[in-house]
Amino acid sequence: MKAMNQKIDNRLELRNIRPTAMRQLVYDVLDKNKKALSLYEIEQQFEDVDRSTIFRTLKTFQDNYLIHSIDDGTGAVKYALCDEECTCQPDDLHIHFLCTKCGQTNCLKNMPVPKMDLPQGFSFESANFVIKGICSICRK
Amino acid sequence: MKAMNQKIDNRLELRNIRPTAMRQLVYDVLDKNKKALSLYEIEQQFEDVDRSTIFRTLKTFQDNYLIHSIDDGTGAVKYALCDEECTCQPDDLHIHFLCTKCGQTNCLKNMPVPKMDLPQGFSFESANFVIKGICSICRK
DNA sequence: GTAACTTTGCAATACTGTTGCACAATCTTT
DNA sequence: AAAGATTGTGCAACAGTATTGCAAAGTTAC
Ligand SMILES: [Mn+2]
Ligand SMILES: [Mn+2]
Ligand SMILES: [Zn+2]
Ligand SMILES: [Zn+2]
Repeated sequence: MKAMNQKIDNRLELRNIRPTAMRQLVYDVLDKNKKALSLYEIEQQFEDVDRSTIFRTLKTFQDNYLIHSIDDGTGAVKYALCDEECTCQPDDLHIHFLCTKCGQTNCLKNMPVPKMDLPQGFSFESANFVIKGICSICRK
Repeated sequence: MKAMNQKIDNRLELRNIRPTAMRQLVYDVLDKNKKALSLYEIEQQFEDVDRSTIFRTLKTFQDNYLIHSIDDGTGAVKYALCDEECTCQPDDLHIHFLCTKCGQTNCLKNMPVPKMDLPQGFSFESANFVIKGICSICRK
């Protein structure tokens, strides 16, 4: 237990985020679930934590590149941990997969968002590439 | 005027949509603006039309492949006319571009969504690929 | 220990999307 | 043309998600 908290604290401090109890808990939830979670889903995993606190925790995490957000079209933005070296730059972008059966959204971290040649005069800043279909678990 | 209404009526009837006054108007707005529009933006272009009527009009249009929807991450879904031959199948999917300066979302109809090899066990149904950056107008 | 700063909880609000229901319009049948 | 069936529209209410103001609690710096 101590070791795990130590590990979480390190991850937070590497991103210049003060490791409060709340933040440790939210980080832990995102770490244990191996998929992207919405604010509501995170809230469900606690007994008595205020939504706005989680909301601001996620905002802090995102501002410091500890997590990234995914808009998968379900209406709720989802969040997932970034890799250790991630700075949420174009090269860090990857495709996400939304299963239309179970509703889970997963990072496809080994599938980078392909670089496209934009029409003349357009410049690239960022991208959101979500593929919808049936995931390997639901497929079985 | 008559000619235009005739053209609109044809487009609607080709999709098995009865051409009511409301539907002609909404189609016309989508046709004249050369970009994707949100429900709210469409509502703004009328004096006294109910939002739920526009909402249901858009739903009818989308159910019949007259328009497609884009979730560009701004919080509001946007809608744009489909091409005449479109059936909103994987081959009809194209990339969309959201300008972070002017907020406009455009169809890049000559940029199909690239087909990606998914991990074992995943199947493809649909995709949403939105690129964010500066558009050619704002770039000038 | 006190002051300054940060984090949290609560409540209220904004924004977008969606539905129930009654009335109006249109179509179908006689 | 009238009656009945179907479809479309307007209004109001509601649902779901995101966001903010403010005061209290906690933490850090001096
Ligand atoms: Mn991801
Ligand atoms: Mn489009
Ligand atoms: Zn699944
Ligand atoms: Zn622009």
